[in-house]
Amino acid sequence: MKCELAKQYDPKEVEDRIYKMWLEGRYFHADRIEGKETYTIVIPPPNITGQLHMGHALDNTLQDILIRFKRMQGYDTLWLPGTDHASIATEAKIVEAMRKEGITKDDIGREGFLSRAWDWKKEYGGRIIEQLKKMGSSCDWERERFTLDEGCSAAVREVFVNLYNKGLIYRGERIINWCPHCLTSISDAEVEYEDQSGHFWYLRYPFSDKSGYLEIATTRPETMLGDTAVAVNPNDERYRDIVGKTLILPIVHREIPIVADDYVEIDFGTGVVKITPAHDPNDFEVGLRHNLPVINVLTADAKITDDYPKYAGMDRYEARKAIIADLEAEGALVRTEDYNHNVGTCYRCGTTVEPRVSKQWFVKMKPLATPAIDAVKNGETKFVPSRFEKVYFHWLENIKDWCISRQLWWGHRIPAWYCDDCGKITVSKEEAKCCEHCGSEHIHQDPDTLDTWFSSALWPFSTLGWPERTADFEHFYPTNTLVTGYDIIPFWVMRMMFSGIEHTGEVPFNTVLIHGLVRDPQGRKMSKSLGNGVDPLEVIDNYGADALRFSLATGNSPGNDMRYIPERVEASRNFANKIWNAARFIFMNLESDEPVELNLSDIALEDKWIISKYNTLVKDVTVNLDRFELGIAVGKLYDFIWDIFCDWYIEICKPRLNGEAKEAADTARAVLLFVFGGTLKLLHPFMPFITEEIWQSMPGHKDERVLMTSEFPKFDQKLNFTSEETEFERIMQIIRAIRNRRAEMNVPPSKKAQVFIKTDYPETFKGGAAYICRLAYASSSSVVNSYNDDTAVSIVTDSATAYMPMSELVDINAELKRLNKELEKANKDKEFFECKLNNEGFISKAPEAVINKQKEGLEKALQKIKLIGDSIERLKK
RNA sequence: GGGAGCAUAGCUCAGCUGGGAGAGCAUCUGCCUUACAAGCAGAGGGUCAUAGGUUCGAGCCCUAUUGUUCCCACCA
Repeated sequence: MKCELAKQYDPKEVEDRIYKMWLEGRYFHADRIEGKETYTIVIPPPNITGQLHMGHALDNTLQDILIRFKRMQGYDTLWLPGTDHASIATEAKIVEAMRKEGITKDDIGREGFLSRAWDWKKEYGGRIIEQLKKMGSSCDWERERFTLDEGCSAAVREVFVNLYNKGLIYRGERIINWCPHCLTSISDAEVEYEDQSGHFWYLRYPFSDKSGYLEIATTRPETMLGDTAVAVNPNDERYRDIVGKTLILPIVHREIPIVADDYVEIDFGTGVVKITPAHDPNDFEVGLRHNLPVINVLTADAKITDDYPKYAGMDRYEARKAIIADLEAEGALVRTEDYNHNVGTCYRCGTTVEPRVSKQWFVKMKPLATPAIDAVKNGETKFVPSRFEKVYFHWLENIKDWCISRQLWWGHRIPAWYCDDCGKITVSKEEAKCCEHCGSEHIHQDPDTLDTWFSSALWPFSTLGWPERTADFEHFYPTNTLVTGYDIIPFWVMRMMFSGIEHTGEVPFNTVLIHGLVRDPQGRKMSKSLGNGVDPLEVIDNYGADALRFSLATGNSPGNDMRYIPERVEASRNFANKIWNAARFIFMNLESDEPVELNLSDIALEDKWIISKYNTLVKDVTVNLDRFELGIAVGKLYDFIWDIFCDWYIEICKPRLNGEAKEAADTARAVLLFVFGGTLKLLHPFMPFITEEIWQSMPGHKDERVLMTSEFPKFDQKLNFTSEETEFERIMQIIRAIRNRRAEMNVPPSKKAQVFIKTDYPETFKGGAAYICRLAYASSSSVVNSYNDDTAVSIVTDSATAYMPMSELVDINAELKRLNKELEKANKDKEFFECKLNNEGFISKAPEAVINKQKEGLEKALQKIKLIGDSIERLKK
């Protein structure tokens, strides 16, 4: 058969064509075959804010490997794709884009804004999908979803109404995290804390009765405008007598009480805390306990309100300076200290979050958290690796109510209407027409939208048609594996868990496979501001999607961060090329396009060796994949293909393929095709494009026309040839030893030598003559009973001694030295094994297999010592 | 303050249930051997962070220490 493959693999020529072939064949589509075991993954929907980054590439590579593996194993496999509307992130991007055009949200109004947002979704959402396709992702695109599509929106309303009716959603005035830049509330999980250097200002608040001052330390002096009390610890001896007295707030000159509260740490600062209920969550709590008024001094964008004309309109930092100056002028500032503290920032824009009292919607978390904790405790859902269960428990066990309302437009609008007449709330799945309490038609819908994670939390079932009991939902839910990064556990995994359990009565997935972050070569997080991000598409363009996938899968262990190293992608590209050339070699040695039948009863030793090795590989890869050890599985494939199949087996086949005996050559062809074909299947989940491309040009796959839907190989006892493996490895050993010796003596491959072998396994070595010639650069190889040329080089393994008459190259003294060195090493081995075997504890406690291994080792060492001894004797004569 | 991860060759990392330390890249030597120079054959290079402990046996398990990264936490 003539080989039509190019000398180098060109992914650009292959990938789009193969992907199109798969799409046209609808091979990604889940057919929903009743009664067939399913395997389902829902994609963590990428945000429509931007484009695929390396984290997505890793996440989707892992998912595609699992999906392709299970599909080939015969499961009814569904990988459900989609994108997330990402309300706050997307809205911020659109507002920013509009700002550049000089337009504000108010200029175009809610409808106008939403229309822009949908345009954005069309453009960027579409781009993300194209990028996922470039990766080779075998998603069922016919089932693609969007968190804001009609179905997901229906699920959101259903959940909202259900939770509201159960009393698990409520509206209330609380202190929440407010982003003065995004102008919305955010949840606790959306606040990122960072260390910032700041100051401690020591202020002096005078007693109303002019009996002196109380010293107070604060990091936020500007909030003092809203102070409504000062607190001390009830057990603090220093201040016991002043509780109940009042102070005069400087600048404002308002009278405020001194209260006693456990919250105050005696040893911290001055032991006196100013209480600003409107601008600090703890102070808010103190305020509730002591019935203190809440005085808001900041506007939504964190400027001082008009209630304080002197500072009105100043932002919080300007106001801070002005107020400090005024405090100083009034003699109220005692001193200033440098101080580092933890400041909460918005996870989207980085602005310092402002605690703010406002009316928001909340989900009551405790009743939902408990079953979600139990489900993981009793093993219904497992984390891989399991240590992340701790993170999960920690979050759920300490969870506070979830603030779900956002002052944004891009998102699911809260399905609550307020009556202008009776003031009561109507919550409804459908558009409300009138107040359900008084019947008034003067109602207006809550302008706010829901936290974007509220809809993501429903993703595993809303995408399958829930709340309808659709066929998809019945068939594919609960899903099997969720693949995501550890950074998303509190945002998403946790919320899907309690939502799934609450609304469907089942956990949404049984395994959570956690991966780490992809970092830059220095180990830094990839980020826009550092400019160290790597675009996966660029990598695909340069090296191919398979090379990128292979790099990401190789050496990836669950839960651990990895670095993106360009050299590794290059190595992966080289590996793809290696496979490509192995295919070329096989194809150019085929006689026709006809399949070549493998007849196990009529194969050579080396064939049994490679088949047995392959069979072990099948078992290992399957076991590793089942355990989510993808990095280990792919490493084994690499080693097998490169070191065992290419470097040994292909080379070994050459004499037969080039020889006269047609039958022997046919056997070699059959084994090559069998092993290589099976290996392509094993590798396919990792490198789908190149394996499919080769498969398409490969004869002998009978009814399995398409690799991605072919059957994944199974371990087969009939293919297990353990003793033949051992036997063949004796030949490999002597070949390695001869090559090694020749390299040491600097003999070029072009200089062939005769090889005479003395051995206890004459048949093995006679059979291996052809490979010994080819692989050990011998002009001939024969088995002899004795050998007498004293000037020959002798090479000893534990099963044979090879002699090479190369007198012109041999320095007898050097030979002796070398042999003695080897003898020394063999003696050390012998001692090592003897030491173990003489150890009674070892003999009595170690497993039999391990003991046998040591015995074998000792046996080999003894053999070698004997053979080396013979060689030394011979040289000395 | 609490919790977790990591520390293995010059670099980046594997090492699955404890059984004589591995890969890729880099370095050195020799090869264009008709699948592949994106290749082939060799070589050098490691007190597996430190100190104890468990065990017949520890890179792996336990304890402490050091360094490092991350997560959580209301010390104003």
